[in-house]
Amino acid sequence: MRTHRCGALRASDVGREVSLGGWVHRRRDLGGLVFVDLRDREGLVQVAFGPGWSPAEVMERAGTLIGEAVILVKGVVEPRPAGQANPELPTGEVEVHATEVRVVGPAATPAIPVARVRGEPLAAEELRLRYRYLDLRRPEMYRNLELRHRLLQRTRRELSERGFLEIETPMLTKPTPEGARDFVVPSRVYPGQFYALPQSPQIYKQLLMVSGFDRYFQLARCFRDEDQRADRQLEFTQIDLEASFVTPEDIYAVTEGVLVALWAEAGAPVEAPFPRLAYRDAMARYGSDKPDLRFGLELMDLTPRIGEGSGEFLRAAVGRGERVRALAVPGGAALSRKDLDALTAAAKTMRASGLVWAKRGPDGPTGPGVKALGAAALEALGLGDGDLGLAVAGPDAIALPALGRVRLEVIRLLELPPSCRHAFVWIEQFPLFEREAETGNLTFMHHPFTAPHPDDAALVATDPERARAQHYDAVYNGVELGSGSIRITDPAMQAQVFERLGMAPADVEHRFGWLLEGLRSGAPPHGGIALGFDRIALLLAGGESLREVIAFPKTAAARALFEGAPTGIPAADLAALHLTVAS
RNA sequence: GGGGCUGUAGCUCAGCUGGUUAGAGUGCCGGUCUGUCACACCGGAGGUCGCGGGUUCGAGCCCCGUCAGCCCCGCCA
Repeated sequence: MRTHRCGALRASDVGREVSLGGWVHRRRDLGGLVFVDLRDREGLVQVAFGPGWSPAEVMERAGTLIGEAVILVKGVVEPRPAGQANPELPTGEVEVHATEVRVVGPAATPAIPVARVRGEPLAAEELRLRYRYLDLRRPEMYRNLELRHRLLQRTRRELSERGFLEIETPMLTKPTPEGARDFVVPSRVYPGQFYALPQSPQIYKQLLMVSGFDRYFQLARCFRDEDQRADRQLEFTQIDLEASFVTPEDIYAVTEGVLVALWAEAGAPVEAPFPRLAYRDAMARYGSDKPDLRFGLELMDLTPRIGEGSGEFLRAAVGRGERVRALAVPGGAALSRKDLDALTAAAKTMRASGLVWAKRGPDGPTGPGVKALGAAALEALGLGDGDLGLAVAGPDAIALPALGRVRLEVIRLLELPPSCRHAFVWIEQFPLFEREAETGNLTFMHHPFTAPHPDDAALVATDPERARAQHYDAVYNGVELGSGSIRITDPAMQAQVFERLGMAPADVEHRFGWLLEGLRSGAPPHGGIALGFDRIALLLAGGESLREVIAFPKTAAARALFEGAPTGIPAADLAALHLTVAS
């Protein structure tokens, strides 16, 4: 049907008779001459219809071609007349003089424009999703998904070459009561029983290690029934890997190899190894477990400087055992009152009670922070002329993330220049456990199979909250790329951890028995990591939302607008699944 | 579960302090046009102002509710 793709034609093709197929991107009808920009995935080429080379009925048909119709064209590649080349198109030196044209895919007027006029904003997100087949025609979307394809292939190549086997694991699995909410699938065969879609292939990959596969990877689809974000979809893809007889160092090396390769694939050379930062330090210095290290601007602890000279509010906070965390912003005095209000609002969205600020001008410090902090704390901030001091009081669990968020807002408002373009970092030594905010119960930070740090194994029994884990996160420019750990392979330690989590042995057996049984059957030490592939694709494509790098994404409210999912099903189908819907 | 922003022509938007017949660009339809490339020019059609209720002599505009999209908090082993 076709000899070339539209976007592939070049001056070297001049003289060739070609057959093309594509979409009418735009038509320019000059009466006696008609130009059609014909588009396919490789780009645009100008098809020219003129009485000198197009038969009369072809000329006539050219005048009726409508945007987004699919046409087949036969013609000859000709150089454009002198001065008529279009330097903005790779095909701009040539045009195809059409001798035949046939509309094979008539098109209604598109509901959203594919060929936009210059500077025209995109259609509303809702319409882009509703008419996804049109939105995906845009070259930007094609480029994103083509990049995604290359990243997938490159991942496979890199991991295969490192001895990892790609092994698929089930999509119909066992519901897990902890972690994210499961998507549940009713069993037709077993009334009242359910499968769940996997939140991750965690247990399977550990069993593959038990089985001696040694190195596993999968581009794993995962499902979590939780509320959405710009960087979170309810179904997503992980680069999931696991290896035996490894230390964290081994996993770091493999991961760095993959990430360096993926960044190279996207044309962004980066270097390994990545620096490392302990979780504690990341929180204390940046107020985040995914710090953006392209920027300095580190947090300070003013707690010891809060005293006699400070305001009642901060003294009371410190008296309750809370801390006063602060940020000195060079040049920050340039921020307006409105900016400071915005920063305060940002702190409050992170549940901080407020934000204390002080500016230093030529006549000394001004602002509510002067009194609140007192001379000693103010001095410790070390503000120079034109600087801004910001402080948040509260328990570290609130004050640090709140100030971390303020830090990012300050960077944005002041448009601070990054010190580098690509800031990878490993965050390590996460706590093994944390307290649930609502219940105060001890819960795992990563998952219940995460091994404690070798130095802290004894703490699991004596002081679990202080125990660090062999759990690590890969972070890039303030974005969490992935999370992994060395797993527990010692049944005694596993039992101890479950006990700490308040899980009864019988309960544990019921939920995880098949994994624990496996671990007791001769389990090699093993560990791994799961990288958020969609996020990586998004970062490398340079977009704002995962919807830019997913062909058919869900909305923020977990709906598929193009097809109208989720939806009810006929009563007979419900009955076959032994389900009734409660009103 | 909570908060914020948005919703006016197919699309992107404007619409003053509540006041007569709701506008623009683009797309669409018709016409002229042989070197355009956002073609140009002339003419035309096109509106449940998201939906429901309320206030008012009068509502696109004010109030209440609701739906949808987006962003954030919680949540996301």
